[in-house]
Amino acid sequence: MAAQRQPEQTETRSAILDIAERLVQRRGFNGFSYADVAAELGITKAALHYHFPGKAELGEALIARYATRFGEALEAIDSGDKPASEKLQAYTDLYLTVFRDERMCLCGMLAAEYATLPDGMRQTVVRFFDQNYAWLVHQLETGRGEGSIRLNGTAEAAAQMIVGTLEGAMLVARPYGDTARFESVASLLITEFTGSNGSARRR
Amino acid sequence: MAAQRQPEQTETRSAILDIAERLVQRRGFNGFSYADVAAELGITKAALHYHFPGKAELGEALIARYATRFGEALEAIDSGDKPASEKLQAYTDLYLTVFRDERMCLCGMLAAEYATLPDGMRQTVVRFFDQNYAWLVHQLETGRGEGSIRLNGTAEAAAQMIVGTLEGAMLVARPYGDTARFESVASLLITEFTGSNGSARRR
DNA sequence: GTCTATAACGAGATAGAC
DNA sequence: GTCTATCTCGTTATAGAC
Repeated sequence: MAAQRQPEQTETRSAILDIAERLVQRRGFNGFSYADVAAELGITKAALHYHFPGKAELGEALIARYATRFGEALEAIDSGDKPASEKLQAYTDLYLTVFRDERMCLCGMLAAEYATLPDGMRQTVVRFFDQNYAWLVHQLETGRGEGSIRLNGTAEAAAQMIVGTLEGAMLVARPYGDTARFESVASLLITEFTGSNGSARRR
Repeated sequence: MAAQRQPEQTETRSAILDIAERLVQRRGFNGFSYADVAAELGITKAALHYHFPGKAELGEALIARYATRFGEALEAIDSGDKPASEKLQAYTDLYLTVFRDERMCLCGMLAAEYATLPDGMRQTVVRFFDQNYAWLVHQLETGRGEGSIRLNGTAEAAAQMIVGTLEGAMLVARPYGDTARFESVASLLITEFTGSNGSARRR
C-alpha cells in the first residue's frame, strides 16, 4: 500500500489545483489568472498549460476534485451512528470551516459567475449541488422518521433552503469578515429544523 | 413640475447605468467591460469615460443608485398600513422580481467578488447591507410587538438570516434557472418567522 | 516537465479633433 | 458629448528549445 496518490495525480498538478482553488474561492473564476498561480507556485505560465491546456479544463478539474472531497466528507458524516439532526449540524460545520479560511464555497462562487462559465464547468457545478441536495434529502427524511428533524414542507424544499441559507450566509458575511455573523445564521437554521440550536450557541 | 430628473442625471448617464447594472447582475463586475456597455448603447468606449472616468467610479455609482432605489422600495413597503409579517412578504417579493429577470441582487453579486473590488465600492456594498439589516430589524421588532412575527433569537440575527437566505436562494437557483426553487425557499423562510407561508403557496 | 519567447487579443484608459 | 486613434498592460495560449 505504498502509493497514496491516484495515477496521473502528480504533485505539481495537485499543487496547482490547491493554489487555483483558493484563488477562485476568494477572488472568483474571473478574478484570477494563470499568472497568479504560476507566480505563487514558482513556475511559468507555459508549464501550467502543460498540466491544464486551458482555463476551462483547470476549472472543471477544480470542481471535480472539490465535489469528490465534499462527497467524502458527506460520507464520513453519514457513516457515524448519530441522529440526523447532529449530521445536519456537522454539515453546517463544513461550511463554517470554509468561511473561517476566508473562502467562499467554490460552487457558490461559481454559481454567481455562472453566466460567464464555459459549458463543461456549468454542468459540473450543477452536479455538485445535486449531490448536496440528494445527501440532505436522505438525512432529512431519515431524521423525520426518527423524530430528530421537523419539516414544514417537503424534504426537497428543506434541502434547498439549507443549501441556500448556508451559501447566502457565507456570501453576505464576507464583506464583514465576521465569523459570528455566519455562525448565528447557521445556528438559527439548525433551530428551524431540529427545534434546538445544536452545540454552537452558548450564553 | 416639469423636470423629473435630478440635475446632472442626463439620459445617457442613466442609460449607461441601466445597461451596466444588468450586466453586473448577470455576469459580475469582473465579467463585463466598457466595450460591452458601449456596444449595447451604440456609443464608443471613449464616450463612456466622459461620464464615468473609470470602472471603479461606474461601479460606485451603480451601487449608490441601486441602494437609493432599494431604499425607496423599502419606504414604500413600510408606509403601508399592514402587519409586519406582510411587509416581510413584500420584502421577499423584491428579491423574487430580481430573480425573475435572471439577475442576481447587485450587492449579492458584488459580495462574491468583494476581494477584488476597489475600496470605494466595498464601502458602498457594506452600506447597502446595513440599510437592509436596519429596515428588517425595525420590521421584526415591530412585528414581535404586534404578534405577527415570531423570533427565536435577536432581531439582528433574524435579519441576517433573512438577507442571507434570500441572497443564497437566488445564488443557488441561478444554475437551474428555476423560479420555483427560489419561491419555495422564500416561502419556507416566511413560514419560519410568521408561522404561515404568506400568500405564495397554494396546492 | 519546465523553460524562453512571442503571438493574439481584449481591457481600461487618454489625447485631441469635431 | 461623442468621435478616431492610440497606448499600455494583462490575459490566454502556442511554438519550440532544453
